[in-house]
Amino acid sequence: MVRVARNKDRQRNGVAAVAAAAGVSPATVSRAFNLPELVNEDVRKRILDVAAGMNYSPNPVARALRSRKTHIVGAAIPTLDYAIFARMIDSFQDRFAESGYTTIVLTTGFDNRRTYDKVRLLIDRGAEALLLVGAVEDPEVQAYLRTASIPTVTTYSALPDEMVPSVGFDNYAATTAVMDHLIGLGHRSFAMIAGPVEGNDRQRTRIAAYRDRIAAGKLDGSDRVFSRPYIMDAGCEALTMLLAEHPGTTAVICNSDIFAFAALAECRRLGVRVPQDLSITGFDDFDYASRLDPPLTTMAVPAAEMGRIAADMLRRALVEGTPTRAIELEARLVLRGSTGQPRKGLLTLRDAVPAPSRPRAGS
Amino acid sequence: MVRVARNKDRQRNGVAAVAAAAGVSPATVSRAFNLPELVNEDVRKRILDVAAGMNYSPNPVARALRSRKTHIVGAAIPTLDYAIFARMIDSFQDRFAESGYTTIVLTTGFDNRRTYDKVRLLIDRGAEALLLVGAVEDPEVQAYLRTASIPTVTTYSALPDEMVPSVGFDNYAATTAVMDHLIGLGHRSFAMIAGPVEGNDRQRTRIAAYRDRIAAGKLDGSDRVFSRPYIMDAGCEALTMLLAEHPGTTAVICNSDIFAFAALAECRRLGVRVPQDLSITGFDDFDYASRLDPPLTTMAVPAAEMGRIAADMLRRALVEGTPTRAIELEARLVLRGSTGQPRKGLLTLRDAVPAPSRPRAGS
DNA sequence: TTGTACGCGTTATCAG
DNA sequence: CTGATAACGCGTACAA
Repeated sequence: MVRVARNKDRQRNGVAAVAAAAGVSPATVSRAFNLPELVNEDVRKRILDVAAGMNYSPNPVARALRSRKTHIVGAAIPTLDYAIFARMIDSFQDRFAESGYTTIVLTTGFDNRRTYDKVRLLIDRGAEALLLVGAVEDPEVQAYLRTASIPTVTTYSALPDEMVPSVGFDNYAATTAVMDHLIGLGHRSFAMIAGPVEGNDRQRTRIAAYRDRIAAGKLDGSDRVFSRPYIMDAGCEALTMLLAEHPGTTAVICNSDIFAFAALAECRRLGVRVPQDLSITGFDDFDYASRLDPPLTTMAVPAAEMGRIAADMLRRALVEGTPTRAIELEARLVLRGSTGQPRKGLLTLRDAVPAPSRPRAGS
Repeated sequence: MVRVARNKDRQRNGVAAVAAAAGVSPATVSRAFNLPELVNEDVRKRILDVAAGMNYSPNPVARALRSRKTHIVGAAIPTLDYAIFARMIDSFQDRFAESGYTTIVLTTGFDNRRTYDKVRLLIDRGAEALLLVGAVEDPEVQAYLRTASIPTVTTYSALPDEMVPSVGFDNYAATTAVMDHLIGLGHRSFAMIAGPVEGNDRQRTRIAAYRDRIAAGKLDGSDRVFSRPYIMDAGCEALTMLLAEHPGTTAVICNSDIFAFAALAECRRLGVRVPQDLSITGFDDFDYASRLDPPLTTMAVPAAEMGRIAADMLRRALVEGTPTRAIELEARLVLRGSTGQPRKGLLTLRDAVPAPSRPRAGS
């Protein structure tokens, strides 16, 4: 009885079943899939035919256990709910899929000081390589990456001096370029609407660039940095507060197109003309930036490119053992209609409009 | 030599290493993690301490091979690059993570007639359950789901009669509600900007609802359905073409807020006033819908809710064996400022503005 | 309550 | 070029 059951099981099993059906050993079946050039052409063809007929494909779990290769890569990003990361991940994943790797994406929120759990989860799940966003600020993650030598890249920020290689752009230079553009137009009094800063080197770097440029030019606005979550309402609130507290401001630098969108909407509501009364810049260059009213001056971020290059770097590290070296990409300032010369006099609120209507009804 | 190497290996191994360090057998270590109540409290505590000290955690690959449970679920969605799916996946993933499941997300594009490869990839990767978007239209996927009994839900569309249970809303009713709202305002001449229709039941259903309502009310516009990719520029082009070909149109139904956004932008450029000259509706209720000018009348889609409920349904099917039953959610029409009574006379283009400026420079 | 022994399905290794 | 055999790391009957 036992023998019979055993035999049945053997039949049901993957390689064994195919081997039996094709009249070869399990090892040969395995080779037919993994090292085809080592198998006689006829035999290989027969095996593959039999396998296809049985709808067989090798069990990746067993394969992973034995070969210690999961063909899984991990990505830990702040959120999917924000187009710029989604776009990067899309291209990362597509690129890696070409080499037979599957990507597991985890979201960590924007605070990089607490990402160890998620990174650890990716590792435990068998991730052979990691994509992270921004500087590694969690000491546990730093320690882990130091000891375990798992290929890793950080994205979004160019961080040439960090231990972990980066694929990103220079956030400091980007913000400085925005400032220079505005200063060139004659602006002297600034404010910034920034994203979350805790554990977020991108925002900190941009804020530093902002303050440095203000100090260097003896300009106004060093204290006018409003940190907000990436939500339209928060951007609107920030703009209103900003104009109320600092009516002398002539240019608002938004660290996301979302904030710029919100700022434009709020300006319309308040009767502030853009760019005549106030200049506004964005960051990211979303699809809609050129269709805002006025079209948005913003920094175009190479999101898809970062994903693709990150994938290429990790793939080379994985399959060729090529060491990974930091690559700096360029963010490009796209000049459109939301920036212009500063107004001469005081900020006058024209035809202020009531706050946006609440939903009137359901249906 | 061999023995030494062996012993070393034993030390390196997971359970064995911990077992040795804690002075117990591997089985007890395993139990300490999986069946803690079967292990003496002191022993268990010692084991867990030792394990923590060694930074040990059970290898999920071996665990999966042995227990035939991967704790992986798969999601195949059209694209990540579109907020509504990202939001759904975010909540799906969060919810499933609470039960220790990891989600693998794959993007398939909008054509459901060719999704077998991706579904198969998820299965091969060990997915124990599947989330899909919209009706299953790939015959291979249908066949697969019929034979392999893997818990699956479709989302976004309420499909009570399909084999695979769904968590979604009634797209037909949603579009009908939009139409009824506009008809109630007095509109008689319509157009629709739709997304891709090939292998996309959501769009086909909405178009059917649109045409049925037009036929039922003896209204105009049955032929005015413009199918476009979800890109701002495409939406702008559609609106311009639509007004050129059918200047009698008084209401444009957009099947995405992206199209509505584009339509509003294009109307501004063409000097068409909304809603005085033209009423426009959206679909999805993105964050920015209430901040558009005018605020957008749109269908609010329960994206996060769909993800959460889909996760709950699959989780129950997985851990409790509870059969999965379709759930219909509600999409809500949010009335804002982009819809109003139809204009009386012909459409007059006021102060037409030049097309949006190309980027003027880099920096 | 704990230990022993086996097998999950595959692939690496070595022998032929 | 092919086959036999032994792991990969874990979970679980079964015995103690």
